[in-house]
Amino acid sequence: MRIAINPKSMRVIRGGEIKGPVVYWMSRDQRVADNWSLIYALGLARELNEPVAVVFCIAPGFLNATGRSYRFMIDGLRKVEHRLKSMNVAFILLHGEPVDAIPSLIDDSGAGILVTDFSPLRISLTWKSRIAERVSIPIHEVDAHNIVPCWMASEKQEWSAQTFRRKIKKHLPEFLENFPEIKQPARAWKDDVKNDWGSAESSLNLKACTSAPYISGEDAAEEQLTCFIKEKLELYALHHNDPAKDAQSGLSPYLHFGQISAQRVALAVKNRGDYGEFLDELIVRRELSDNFCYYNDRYDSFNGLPEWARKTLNDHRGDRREYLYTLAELEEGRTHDDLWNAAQLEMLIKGKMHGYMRMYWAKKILEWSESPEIALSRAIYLNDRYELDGRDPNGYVGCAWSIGGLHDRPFRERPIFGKIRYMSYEGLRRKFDVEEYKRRITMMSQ
DNA sequence: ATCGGCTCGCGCAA
DNA sequence: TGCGCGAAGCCGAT
Repeated sequence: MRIAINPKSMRVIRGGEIKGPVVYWMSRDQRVADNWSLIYALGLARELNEPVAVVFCIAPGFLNATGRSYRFMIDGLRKVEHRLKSMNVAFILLHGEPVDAIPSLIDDSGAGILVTDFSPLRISLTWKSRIAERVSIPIHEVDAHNIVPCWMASEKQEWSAQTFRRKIKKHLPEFLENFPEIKQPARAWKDDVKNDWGSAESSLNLKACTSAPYISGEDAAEEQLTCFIKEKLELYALHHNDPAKDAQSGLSPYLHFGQISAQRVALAVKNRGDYGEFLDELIVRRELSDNFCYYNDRYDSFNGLPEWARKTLNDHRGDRREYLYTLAELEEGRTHDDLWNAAQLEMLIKGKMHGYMRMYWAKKILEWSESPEIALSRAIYLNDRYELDGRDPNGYVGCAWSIGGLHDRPFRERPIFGKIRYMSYEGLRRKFDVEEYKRRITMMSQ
């Protein structure tokens, strides 16, 4: 069979012969452009002369997400629907538990195969294995999110960025390739699909939800990329760790929802000289997060942290904590530390805290909580709830790095933190203009 | 301003 | 078995 994707990007979750239409269950990669799962589904459809439908299932009460995150997602999906319609592909919006809704759709539509994208998160793995038990058609999974498919990059949990970097670099020449043109299917989906967006929005309580200061959708994502390359790429190299400057890519919400492909971003940046630092973060550190979650099912708990880190945190459980805050005090940004409060406020207002501040923010939650377990769960709760790019492997790894030494090394022992790398207000003041950062946040909140 | 030490363990060279 | 080195630092000596 001639399919336009690297076969190593696809895994057979459930085997069997394909007899009937192709259904792509879109989940993590919410875009039409540069989507290996869609490319694969369309390729199969042409090969078999079958129609294609893309289905998205909105799960109820998904992980404490705020209305703002749903708003961002729904707006993006409506654009996906529009774009698919123009290319003879049906888009079906479902809501309910995917474990019920997807098998029902397969039965109702007489689908011959389910294609889906890849996520290393527990909920996704559970959904897929349950669905695989329930249906009798083949299921093929395509990693459309990572440049090097998660299962190809490494066969185990990596120790550090360094060990992972070597493996990724080895595979990049093979996988960092240009995307093929997508060809629309010869046959149209049998029914004219009418999606009820209004009831989807009301079931998510989105009516009153103001949108985040980011325009959603793949067009907006591409615009953001173009603008970043044209105006900010040089700045990034110099200042991306300076929260007082606007030198980040602003792509993370789009990358999280799959509204832009990391591979597209990498291809666009690669052709513009040596931007090693940006590409390292975009590729190595992003894909390392998938590696951690995929190979460590305790990716969001204390017990998933490295041995040396658990030991040193255990040694310091009894240490006196000078400041202890409740979750509500943290959530509302009411601590004694104005810099921390500003970072929290930035997250509340923009749905996106500066990357450098995220480390300091999480480390202080460790310092101000009763135990490392409580600290980790609070950091993850707040991150998942308020960041547009929350509920993502990058978030879990970020919290585990800051609080639990993941992918990091030990440093000089001190109270509470033990040998976990420490960060201080004074250190940040030496590094950048803290007052300017606070000023920016204050202006934003008015 | 700059620099070494802190401290662990992986992975490669030998 | 030894050794170099690491995703974003801190601290104290110079």
